[in-house]
Amino acid sequence: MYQKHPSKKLNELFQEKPYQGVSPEKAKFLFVGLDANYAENIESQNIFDKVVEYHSDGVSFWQKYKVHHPFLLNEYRGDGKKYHKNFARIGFQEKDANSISFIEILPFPTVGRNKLEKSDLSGNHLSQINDWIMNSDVKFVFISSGVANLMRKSKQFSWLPEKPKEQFKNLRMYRQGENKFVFSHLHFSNYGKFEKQMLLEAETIRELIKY
DNA sequence: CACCGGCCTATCGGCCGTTA
DNA sequence: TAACGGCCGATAGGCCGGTG
Repeated sequence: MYQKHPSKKLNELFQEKPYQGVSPEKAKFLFVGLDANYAENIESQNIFDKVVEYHSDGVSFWQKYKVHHPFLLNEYRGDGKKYHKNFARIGFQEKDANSISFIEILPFPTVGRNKLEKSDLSGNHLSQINDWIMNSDVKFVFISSGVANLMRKSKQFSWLPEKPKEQFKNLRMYRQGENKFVFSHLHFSNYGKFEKQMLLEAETIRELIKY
């Protein structure tokens, strides 16, 4: 169950580009999330222009505003801030912008707390996701446990094992191909008890940049 | 009747928004 | 501004229905 975001404009942006950052076909790092959560009143916030700008060209946005996502701008208030704050701790820089892509299990924006279930997922979008992960030049894929659970329930990712197979430094790894690594990692909106592990994982992700 | 797998629920540590 | 409670993701254990 989920609640779709009421903003028509925001929905259009997602329909046009069902991803954030660089397009998945061009990416080296692919982060798979549950849903794109926005403050309900995003259209009336001052930074909405910048959100639109970000969705039309995430790479230029990063160069121009020196942050990878509009939620990191001081003016933004609402959900999703912690996620991107933690993501930023990996230490990606502007020069990396054209290698990083975010995709979501749900192909449209949402508000509030969502509890996604199998019936919320669209088969077409899932097979699109499968292509982006497996039939692409993407080198490093990151999947949190909640996302992986849903992916398994959908039965559309037969290559995804029940549990990570091995450890790669601080990251657990689901799958290692010739030129593709699929990692399990902690969701970026974690904190507290899991924060230490999340930082260790971030460290390992940072070390992957040079490959 | 024993076992297995899918699903649900409780629990935990801890952040953060609300309230006064 | 201090205290409280609602809520989060991760995890583990338990319930239930199907199967041999």
